Amino acid sequence: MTEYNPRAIEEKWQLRWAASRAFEVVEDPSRPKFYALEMFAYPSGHAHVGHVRNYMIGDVMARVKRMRGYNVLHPFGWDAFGLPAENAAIQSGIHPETSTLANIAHMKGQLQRLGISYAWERELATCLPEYYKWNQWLFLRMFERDLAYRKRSTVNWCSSCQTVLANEQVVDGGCWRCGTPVTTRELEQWFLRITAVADELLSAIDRLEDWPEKVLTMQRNWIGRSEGARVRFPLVTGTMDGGSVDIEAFTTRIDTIFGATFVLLAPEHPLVERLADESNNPAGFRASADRFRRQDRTARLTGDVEKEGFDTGRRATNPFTGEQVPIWVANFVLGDYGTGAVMGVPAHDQRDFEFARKFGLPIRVVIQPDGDGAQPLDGSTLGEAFEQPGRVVNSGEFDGLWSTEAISVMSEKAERRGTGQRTVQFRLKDWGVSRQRYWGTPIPIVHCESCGLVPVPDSELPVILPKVIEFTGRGDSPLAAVPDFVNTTCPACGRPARRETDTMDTFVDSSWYFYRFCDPHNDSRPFDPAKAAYWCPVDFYSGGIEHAILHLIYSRFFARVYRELGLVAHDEPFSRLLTQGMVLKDGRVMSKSKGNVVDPDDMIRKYGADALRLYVMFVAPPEKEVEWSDAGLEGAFRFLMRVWRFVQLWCDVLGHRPAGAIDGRTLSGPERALRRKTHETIRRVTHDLDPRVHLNTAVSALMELVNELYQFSEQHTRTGAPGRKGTDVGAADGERPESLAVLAEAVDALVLMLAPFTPHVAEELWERLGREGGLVHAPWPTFDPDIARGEEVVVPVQVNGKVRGRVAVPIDASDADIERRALAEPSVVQHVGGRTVRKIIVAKGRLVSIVVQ
RNA sequence: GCGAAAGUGGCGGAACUGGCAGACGCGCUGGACUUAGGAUCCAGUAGCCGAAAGGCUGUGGGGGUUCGAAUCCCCCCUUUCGCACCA
Repeated sequence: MTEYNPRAIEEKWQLRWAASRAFEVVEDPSRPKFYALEMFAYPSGHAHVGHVRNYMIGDVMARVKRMRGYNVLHPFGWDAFGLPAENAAIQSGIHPETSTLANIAHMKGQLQRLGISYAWERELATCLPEYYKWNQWLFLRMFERDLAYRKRSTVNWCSSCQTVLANEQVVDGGCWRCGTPVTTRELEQWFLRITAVADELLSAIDRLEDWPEKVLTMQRNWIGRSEGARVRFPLVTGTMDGGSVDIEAFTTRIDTIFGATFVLLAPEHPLVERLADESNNPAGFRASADRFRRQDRTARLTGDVEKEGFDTGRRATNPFTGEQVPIWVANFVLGDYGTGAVMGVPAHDQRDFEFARKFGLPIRVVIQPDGDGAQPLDGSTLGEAFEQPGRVVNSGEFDGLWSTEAISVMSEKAERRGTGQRTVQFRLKDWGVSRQRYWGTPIPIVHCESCGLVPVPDSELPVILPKVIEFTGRGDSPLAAVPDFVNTTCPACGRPARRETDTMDTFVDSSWYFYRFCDPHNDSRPFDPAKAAYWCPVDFYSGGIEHAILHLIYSRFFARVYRELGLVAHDEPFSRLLTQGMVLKDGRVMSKSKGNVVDPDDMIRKYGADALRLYVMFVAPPEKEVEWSDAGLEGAFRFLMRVWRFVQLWCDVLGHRPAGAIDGRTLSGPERALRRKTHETIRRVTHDLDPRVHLNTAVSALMELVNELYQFSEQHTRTGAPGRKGTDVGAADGERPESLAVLAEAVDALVLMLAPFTPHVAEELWERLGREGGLVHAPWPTFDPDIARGEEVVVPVQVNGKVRGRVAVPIDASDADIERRALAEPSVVQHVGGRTVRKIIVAKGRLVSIVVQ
């Protein structure tokens, strides 16, 4: 008997797969397609088992789909631009390109040693000009359509990364990458107009049926649609100025406007500067506003920030009451949401209520609760704001309306009189993509003194990222220090001009790479639309939950941009999404800095890639996080040993033969039972893999089948179970031709079904079974539902809710028949004990429930 | 604070639409084989009572619906995640 030697087997099959280009594919309209994709990797250097879990999950799905006859695209690539490589360069002086390419080479080796079935000839890396050229191309198309634009704005700034962050990249007020508290800066920045499709991104969420609900909720909240109205409160002109100015306030509760007893401005509101100038203490005014602005983000992190504000001394007119109300600046009003100004309705908004309480501003009830026993509210005794809808009062002609009616009636009135209009407000903001860093895609724009912003012509793409550069780590764009790069001529007028020196956020790279995989070597277009039409959308996309908003919302946006460009026809790029759980070690997320990483290569050396794959698939459902366990991995290895030994026994001693036709009528009881187990296992594994993706239970079904095989050989063959030595066990009746035929069927099915999980050992066993052609495209085993179900079922019988006996009945027994047998069962009779049977429920094939007095 | 998901043996987890709770694995216990075994094979392993047969209890807690609830409903507790003054 040959020993199970994972290392030799795995190297052998990895070489064979590579030599035969086993996972390469071309479009084939005659077959159904399946696009399996795992989120591509940032080449950090070494992948730990937390990273590779995702690739294993995707690989199981890709492999099973191949065996089921699908034309499977399963590519991989590298999200190769980004800050860590550049920061490392500042420290070490090693060029990011050098370190990135070395990291890619190492990680690619890791994935190959795991036997992941990637179509490596489609491999891409975003840091290569052949890829980022198309980032630039797309940016220019967006620029032409006004989907990419430049504006001066307050941006999120990470002082450690020395760059701008998109809103999506601010996590708990800190940088998503390093956690440094985010501050703000005023900068000229490039933005992508994701808000243009905000409504569509939101409404299409309802059709993403195969996405985790959690991700959809996060996206809905992120987009944050709210319907309301903008209402103008004219500034009451003071003595210092003549012109008329309106303060526009956004509200979702225009029905409460008669209760608006003040107006609040965000410290960032543009009018604040002017009001400061016109105030009698401009310096003090500015100091307070500045203090509020600085509070934002960082101060809020620690919890509730005390509401603060100051009176500007000016007044605005409530357009509905005609009343002049004070204008305050308040720290809790957000400058970047809505209009940066709100009407203060203390009776019906808790924040305004607290503010009014603190500063002694009037509280006026204009909505009364309406219902059984509702007590009328009184502004002077109110303990908290009444925020529910109710009956409108103290509001002139609108009195008596219900809140919801009042909202539409009052909005209409405001529109008629020109003092406001209905709007939809989104929390989602345009995506700031400028980064003041080196290691990214250069933005293909030229700044010309006479022509302004001039796009680089398509024919001059790509704008190559210069190689020679000094890494200083200072806050300006490193490219600005490269004269050969910066100095150019204007494509429009030919005069000297300067190149844009910002690079693109790397999330631009990752927002469309899944299309590039369809046609990765195209040098005239980002990809051939026909090829993308064949492969896309991605059928099965898996990756970490941390991308629930960032990557997954940007990609949905880019899909719509490509659709507008006529390159794709679908709306949604990913049909099904699986967010895999993390792998913890000692209760914490694996990370190099914490020193608790498990390197797949170490495990492969010890137990082999197959055992590692099997363990990771088996330990928990893919979505759940798991705690790493060496003992669990050993268990998986032991299981493969058991499989190996059994197949060896089968080949060497029992005399293997290919599975053939089996005549069910000639089988003995145990033969029947084993055959049933085989078919039942095929049914379970098939269903668990696709569509359920319950990889852990699929593995456990295979383990059960192996246990059954051991039982069978122990009890019905001369040799006993594998590993059993020297005892006189079993009868030789298991070596009847019928037994061997049933065993052959079981062994074939087992090896075939192991192939997606443990491809190397499965291939090896298949070859030893004398099979040719390999397992990559071997047909997935099929089951006969009748055989899987068996001929008999054991039905538990309950008496008053407790199981008191079991009866074995034929699978097709009638309810009456089952009932009769149940009542005749001695243990049941004993528990019924002569009492009156009030009711009998027969749940066919599952249970009999007898209710007695 | 708001929102979502989840609480099952010593541990990871099973239980598809309400129908035998604890599959499968880890760990542990015993046995076989052995010079030996931390290898292998076999068996046992939710708790309590019992020599056993068997009985009782049991899926975070409390109520409810039902012949029947881990699963559905209500209240509470805990944990995790997300959002965090969005007017």
